[in-house]
Amino acid sequence: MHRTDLIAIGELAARTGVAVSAIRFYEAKGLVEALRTGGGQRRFLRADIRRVSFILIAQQLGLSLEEIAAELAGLPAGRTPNGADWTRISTGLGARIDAQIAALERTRELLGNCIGCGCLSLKKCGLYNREDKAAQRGAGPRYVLGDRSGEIAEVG
Amino acid sequence: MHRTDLIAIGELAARTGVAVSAIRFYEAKGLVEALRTGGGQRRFLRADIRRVSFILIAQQLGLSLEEIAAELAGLPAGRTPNGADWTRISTGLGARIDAQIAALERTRELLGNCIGCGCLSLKKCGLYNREDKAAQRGAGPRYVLGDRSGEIAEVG
DNA sequence: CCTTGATCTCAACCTGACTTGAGCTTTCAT
DNA sequence: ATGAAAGCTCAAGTCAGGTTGAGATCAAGG
Repeated sequence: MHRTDLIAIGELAARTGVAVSAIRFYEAKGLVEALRTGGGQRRFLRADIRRVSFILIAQQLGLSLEEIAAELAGLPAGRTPNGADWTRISTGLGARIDAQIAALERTRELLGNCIGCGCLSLKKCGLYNREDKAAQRGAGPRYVLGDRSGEIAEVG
Repeated sequence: MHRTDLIAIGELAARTGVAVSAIRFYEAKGLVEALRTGGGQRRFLRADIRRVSFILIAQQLGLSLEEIAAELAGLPAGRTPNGADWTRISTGLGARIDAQIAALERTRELLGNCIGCGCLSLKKCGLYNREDKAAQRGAGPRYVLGDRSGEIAEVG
């Protein structure tokens, strides 16, 4: 075991590559927790490096911070998560990755069929089937691509 | 040929599933262009349904509106794009899809290796290799996941 | 002609994910 | 013991991608 198991915010930032301000922001959102020194400075566990790294990966997969918080809630409270804990948590990400790949493959095929052929009738081709939950959504209002009630892009 | 080749913004919205306000926003950003009636109302070409649909697809693939505008700039000015034009444009998307799939597959594998095994040493595993251009980025400052200069998440 | 629904412009507001700045305090190596 | 580096809080700003509202105008059927 390392002599110093508690690290300052700057070190956590350096180890994970995220900005100090971002870590404070994550703490405010409940994604990480910090102990405090007598003087009020944050001290993190080494295990939090892993936690922050998980946040980064999950973000890359398109999860919002809120969703990530929900995933992280699956980790044990009170004790440092072990390998098995992390495996369990990341299994969910694995499923998400598979779904995203599937959606992308479908999109690739349909791109050929729809745009390639010149019809681009998304409705017919199903590019926008709403089953398509896994499709990554960019920034901005989620409901734009998620809350449609049916009629999408049928070229007259 | 249809009797009315010009459509109102409301019809374009209905056909593509995007809000009227979003279409105006896209126009302001230069993604679509509109003719105007004597009274100042927008009139779009039927071909713009395809254009807006392309925007939607590209967005799903993680392109920003600015990037989409750049892609669309590859379409011929002055004449209605034909099938070949669209095919050319969407080939770029195809490449992007392939890259994203590859990145996702790599992430999936590494998730097993890194988090699964309990090390989560991103640096060693290369989850954050910067070659990884194709990886989708969520909202927020792009440089967070893109402008690193090297040292990322090495668990002490 | 007249009314009703669609459109228009412009400015303001919204969410997510952070960053920046001001002003002040804590740490820690020398 | 001290001074630079790092940290603290809180409010405000930023950026993308839109939405909302007010107040006014246009287009089309009856």
